[in-house]
Amino acid sequence: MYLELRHLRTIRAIHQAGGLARAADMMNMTQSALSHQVAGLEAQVGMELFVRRSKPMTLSAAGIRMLRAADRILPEVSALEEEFRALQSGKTGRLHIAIECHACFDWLFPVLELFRHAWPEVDVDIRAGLAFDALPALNREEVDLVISSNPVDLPGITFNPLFDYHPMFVGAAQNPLAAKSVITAMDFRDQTLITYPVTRDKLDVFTELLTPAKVEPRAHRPVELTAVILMLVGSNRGVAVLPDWVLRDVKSNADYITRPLGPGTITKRLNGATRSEDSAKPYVAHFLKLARSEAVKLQRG
Amino acid sequence: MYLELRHLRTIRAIHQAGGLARAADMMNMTQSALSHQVAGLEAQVGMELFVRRSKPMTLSAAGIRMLRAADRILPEVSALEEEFRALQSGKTGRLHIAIECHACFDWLFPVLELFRHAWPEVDVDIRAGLAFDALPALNREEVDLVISSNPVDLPGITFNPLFDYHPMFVGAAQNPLAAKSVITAMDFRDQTLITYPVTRDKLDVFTELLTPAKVEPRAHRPVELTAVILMLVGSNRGVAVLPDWVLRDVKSNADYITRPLGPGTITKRLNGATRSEDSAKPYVAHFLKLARSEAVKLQRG
DNA sequence: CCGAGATTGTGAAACAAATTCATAATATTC
DNA sequence: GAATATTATGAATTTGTTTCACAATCTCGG
Repeated sequence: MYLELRHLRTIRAIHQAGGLARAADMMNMTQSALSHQVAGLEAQVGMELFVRRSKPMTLSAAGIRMLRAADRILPEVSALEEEFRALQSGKTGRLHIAIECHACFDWLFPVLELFRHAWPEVDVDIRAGLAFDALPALNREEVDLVISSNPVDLPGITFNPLFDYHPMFVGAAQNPLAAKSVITAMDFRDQTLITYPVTRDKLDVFTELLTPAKVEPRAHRPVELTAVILMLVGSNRGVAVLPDWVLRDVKSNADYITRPLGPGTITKRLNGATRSEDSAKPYVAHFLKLARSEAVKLQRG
Repeated sequence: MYLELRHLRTIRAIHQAGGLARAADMMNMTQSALSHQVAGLEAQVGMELFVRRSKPMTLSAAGIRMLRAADRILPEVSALEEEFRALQSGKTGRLHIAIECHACFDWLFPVLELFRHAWPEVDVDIRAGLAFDALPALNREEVDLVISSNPVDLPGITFNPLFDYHPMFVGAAQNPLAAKSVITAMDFRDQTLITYPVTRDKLDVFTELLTPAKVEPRAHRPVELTAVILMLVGSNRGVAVLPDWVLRDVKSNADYITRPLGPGTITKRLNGATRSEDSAKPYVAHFLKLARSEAVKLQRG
């Protein structure tokens, strides 16, 4: 037995229209086509679905059972079709975001709050700590947006600039480095450096400062949470380098000192990487716009 | 957009098989056919359902949505197909019963209790007091069995004999007719006759006795319920003629007398009328068998 | 990085299925 | 019992699906 939706639609139409001829009109087919179709269906299921002893023909007991099923199934199919129409018109979709930078939570959460009110139909999710590289996951469509500060040239991937930030040094007020107005690579030799537990190529301190200068900190301690990092720094158990927007609260706290990294000013640009065909989608564009404006607000404090 | 179950089955198969080629094997088609089909489906919905940047191809975000729908819808279709396989093998079906005779409730209920345990999949129902004639409703498949004591020769309708019964006179013990051993038509001239509220051609007293003898009772009072009829008879507000099985409890009650109708013994046969093609169905046959044995038990008391 | 192997895509041809046309058969109505 | 309405049927046609053969593309191990 090989049922198709066509059959269920036919059953329903004949019942609604109250006859084959009227149903045929309704479905923009000839009465003959429907007659053939019903005959074929009845052969499939091996019994009569309609009573022909009266005209117009009506459903038999078995036919009524099939109608009940059709009334359950066809609305689900309609819902699916509706869902896809919405997908096509861009009102709905998926925005699964991968973040390589732990500190991005700080601005990402408020942005997502705004976003999900504006686009309630879009399925949002954040995936932190992707073990593997996030960019290939874009291509595999496992995620739809990657927050990254290292744009690389990949076919089919577009890096949409979000905003610039400065990695800033943060230490305890009693730390000797408080005397300096700019912190350079050499200054880390006598310090315990606290970072997120990721590889060095994802940490601004290393990529921008220590690795080029071939300097190793005295010790390196990985810590998961931003709040814990700041706590440890406050009690002078180590120093850290964090994006400026993370340090907005700390700047006005007497326990901490924040200093630019040097010698030259270090500026990094955060990007929202998407598959190129996605960046035009209205909800993606809107998310990027929100991210830009919200992050700037945060940086201003 | 015109979805068919074929499409949903394809989506699911490719997902399960983890690739087009394997799915094609699974569905006994060539890989090419599936490729064409997927291409057609993607054109229908206007977007890509699969990611081809990796091989084997995997579902895209949109494809996953369709898979979810398929996982909801296809099991329902399978259930429908299973239901029809059961219908075909005769394990399930419908048995809507129309009764012309009110008193038949008495034996029909116990029979239906037995029946619905033996055939839990069969949809049973009783339809009493059908305004119109029940036999034409058989042909229209509005009902599947008609309990009738007046077999008529109709094409396509089979009258399956159930059991014989005797319409019996019942009156109050203090009624003068208690002196007689057999009740004849003339005896009703001085009596109030209590019957079910149906036309005379459905009442045994009239068809078998009064109408042939052209006798009218002194009064005629229609009453709906058997218990009420017996109550009225018991207090000598009238007399009644009821099938013997109804009177089994009354026979041993000192308030009542029951007498055969005469002069000759009147015997009637109850039939279960079905559409001819239905009488071979296993559950119909079983119902008829149950009806025969149960009714006989009741008559024995 | 390269080539073998695996996987998917494409176009023409073959095939299968659904639909139409024309008309017959059958029921319903007045 | 004609007139009307409804459904059935068979052949022809159209439409859609599948296959075949091969091209294109990706993956993986050395």
